[in-house]
Amino acid sequence: MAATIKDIAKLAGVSTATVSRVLANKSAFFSEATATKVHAAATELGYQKNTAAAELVTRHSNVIAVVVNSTKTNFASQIIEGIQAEAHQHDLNVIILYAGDADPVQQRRALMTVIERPVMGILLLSVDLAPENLTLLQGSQVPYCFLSISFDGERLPYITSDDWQVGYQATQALIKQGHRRIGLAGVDSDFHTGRQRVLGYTQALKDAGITPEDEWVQLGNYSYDAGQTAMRAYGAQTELTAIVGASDMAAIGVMNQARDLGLLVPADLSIVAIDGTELCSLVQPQLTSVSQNFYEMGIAGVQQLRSTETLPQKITPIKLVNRQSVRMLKAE
Amino acid sequence: MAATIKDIAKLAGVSTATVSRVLANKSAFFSEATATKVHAAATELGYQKNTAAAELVTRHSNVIAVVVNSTKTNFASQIIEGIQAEAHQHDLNVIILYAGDADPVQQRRALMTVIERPVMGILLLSVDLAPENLTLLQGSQVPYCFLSISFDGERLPYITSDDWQVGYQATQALIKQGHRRIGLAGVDSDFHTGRQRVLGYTQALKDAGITPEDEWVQLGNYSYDAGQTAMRAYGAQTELTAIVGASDMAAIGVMNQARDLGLLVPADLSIVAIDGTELCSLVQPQLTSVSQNFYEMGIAGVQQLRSTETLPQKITPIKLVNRQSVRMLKAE
DNA sequence: GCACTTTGCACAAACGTTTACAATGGCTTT
DNA sequence: AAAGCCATTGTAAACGTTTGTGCAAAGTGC
Repeated sequence: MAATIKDIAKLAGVSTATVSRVLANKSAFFSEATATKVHAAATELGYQKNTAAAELVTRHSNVIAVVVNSTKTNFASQIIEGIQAEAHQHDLNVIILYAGDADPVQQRRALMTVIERPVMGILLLSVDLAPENLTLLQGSQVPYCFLSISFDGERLPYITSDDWQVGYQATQALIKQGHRRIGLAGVDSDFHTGRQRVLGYTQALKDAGITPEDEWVQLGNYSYDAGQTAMRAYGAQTELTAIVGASDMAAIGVMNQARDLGLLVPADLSIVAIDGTELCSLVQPQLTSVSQNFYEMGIAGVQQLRSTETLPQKITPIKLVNRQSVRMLKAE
Repeated sequence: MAATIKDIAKLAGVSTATVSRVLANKSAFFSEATATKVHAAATELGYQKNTAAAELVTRHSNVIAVVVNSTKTNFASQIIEGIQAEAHQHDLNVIILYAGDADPVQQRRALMTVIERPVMGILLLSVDLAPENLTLLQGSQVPYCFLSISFDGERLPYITSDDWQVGYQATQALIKQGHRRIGLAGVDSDFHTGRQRVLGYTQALKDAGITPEDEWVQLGNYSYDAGQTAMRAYGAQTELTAIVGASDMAAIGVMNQARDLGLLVPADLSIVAIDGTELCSLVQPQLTSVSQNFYEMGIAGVQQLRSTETLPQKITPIKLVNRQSVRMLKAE
C-alpha cells in the first residue's frame, strides 16, 4: 500500500541504494540530477519512511523512552519538558509510557513495550521498580537512568535532589521562623527517598536542640489523601505549630484538612511544601516550598543517557521559595 | 550481541521457524518436547524479542500513540487513564508524545516519530493541528481520532463533550441561582470548541431574557494566566456577580485574582469552572464545575480506533457538580 | 592515446522476524 | 502392503531499509 523506496527507485529509474542515499542526504554519493528525480518521485508517491525497518539494519535508534509512574504527582511534566528540550537539541525523540502506581504488572507491560523495540535509552521518573522488573531492565542492554528517586544499597544510576537536604532545609526554614514543634506529613519510609527526608528532618530538629516526638512524623504516599490523613491524625488540638508536607499535594491535603479542623494557615499553622511545582502558587495561601529543579533533572537525564559514564549519581540543586504559608513565631 | 531466534534455534537444535512458532505459542504446530527445549534455550540466552522486526513482516502493530499538547491543561491524565484501561483490555500498548503548545514544528516532530513507525492508531488530545500537519496525518494511512476537541467544516473524527451544552449549562447553573450579570473568562474563539462554548453561554443568557454585554466575554487560552487577565479586565468594581471560567485553570486564575482585588468568592462573586478535574476540589473554596467525562473519552477513543467506522463524532456526557463557589443571589 | 583517478550508480547482503509451502515419518485404513 | 492422513519440522521468501563492494563512464595528467 504505502510507497517504499523500491517504488521510488522504479519511478525514478534508479536503484534503491541511490534512493536511500539521496533521502538520507549522503551528499557525496549522488548527482544533483538524480537527487531531483528521486525527490520528485518521493513526493509524487507520498513516500513515508519506515523507520522501524531502517532501525533494524542500523541497529540504533533515536528515541528516548520515559517511564512515568502514574501517581497523582504533578512534577512529571516539568521533568518531561527538560527531557524534551535536551533531547530535541540532539535530534532525539521522546516517547512516554505510564507504568501503574507501584503495580508490577503494569510496570512490566510498559518496560516490555519499550525493551522489545529499539530505543536509545530509558528514563524512569520516580518509579519504584519491582525487583523482577529491575532484573528485566538490567538484562535488556538498554542504557537507563532513574530520575527523582534514589537508592540505597544497589548501585544504580540516578539523578535526584539531595533528599536529606530537602528534609533538612524544609525543617530548618520553619525553625528559623521560631517554630519548634514541627511535623512531617505524608512521607514514605519504604524507600530511600522518603527515609532520607525523614533523616534530614530529624537532624534539623536535633541541630536546633529539639527532640522530635514519634507522632510528629506521619507516613503516607505523598498524595493529597496522605496529607489529609496526616492532618486528621494530628488533630485540631495539635501541639504542632508547623508542618512539612512531603510533597506539594500532601501539603495541600494538610492545609485543606487543617482548615476543615478550624485551623488557619499560616496564623495557627505554618506549612512548607516539598517540590515547588506551580500548584504551590495556585492555592491560597500560596505555599512556601523547598523547590526541586525538575527541569534540570530532565536535562541531566538525557545527558546521562548520551554519555558512556557507567554509574552517575547526580544531584540537582534545591532552593527555598518563600510564599505565604509560613509565619514568624514569637518566642514563647 | 543480543540473542535472536537464530541463536535459540542453534542451541535447541531446531529451525528458526519452530522457535518462532513455539515463542508465539501457535500450539497446533509443535510438540511438548521441542517446546521445552526451545524455552530452555531462550531463557538460557536471555532472549529478548525484537518486536520491530516482527512488526515489519506482519505489518501490524499493537501500539496506540497518544499525542498531547503540552499546555498546562491537566485533564490529559484522566483521558490517558481511560485510554490505557481500554487498550490493555485488548492487549494494546500505549505510548504518549508531547506536541508543543500550538507549535507546528513540535507537532510535526511528534507526528513524524509516530507515523514513521508502525502504530495501530493515533489519538490526539485537544491538539489544534496546523493545516500542514493535518495533511501529513491524513496522508499517513494510520487511523486517528481527535479527543476533547471538535471541528467545524472539516469532516474529521473526534470525540468530545457537547461544547455548546457545556457553555449553556455552566451559565444556566448560575442563572438558576439568581445571577443575571455573568461573565465568561479565558475562552478561545479561534477554534470550534471555544466558539461553541460562547454560543451556549450566550443562548443561556438569552433564554433567560438577558442581553449580554460584549465585555462580559474575555477571551484567552484557557490558562491560569488567561483567567487572571480576564478578572483584571473586569476589575474590582465589576457589575458581574458571577463568572464562568473556561477551564479549571482559568477559573482558579479568576478566583485568585478576584481575591487580590478584594472580592470574596462566593460572597461577592460566584464562579463555575469548566472541566471538573481534581483541581476543583483542591482549591478553596472548592469550585462548582461543569464536569466532562474524560475517562470515558479515552475509552471511546480506543474503541473508535479499533472499529472500522469512518467518521465517528461521538459526544460524551457532562454533568454539573455543585461545590462551594456559587452562592444563591437574592432577587435584587 | 594511455594509465590513472574520480564520480555516480547498481548489486546484493544484512538486520530479526513470520509464515506459506514442502518434506518427513508414523499411524490408520482398507 | 499400498494409500492416505496427521503431526511435526524445515526451507526459504518476505517485510523496508542501509551500506560495503564493484563497475562503468567520465575526467585528468602525461
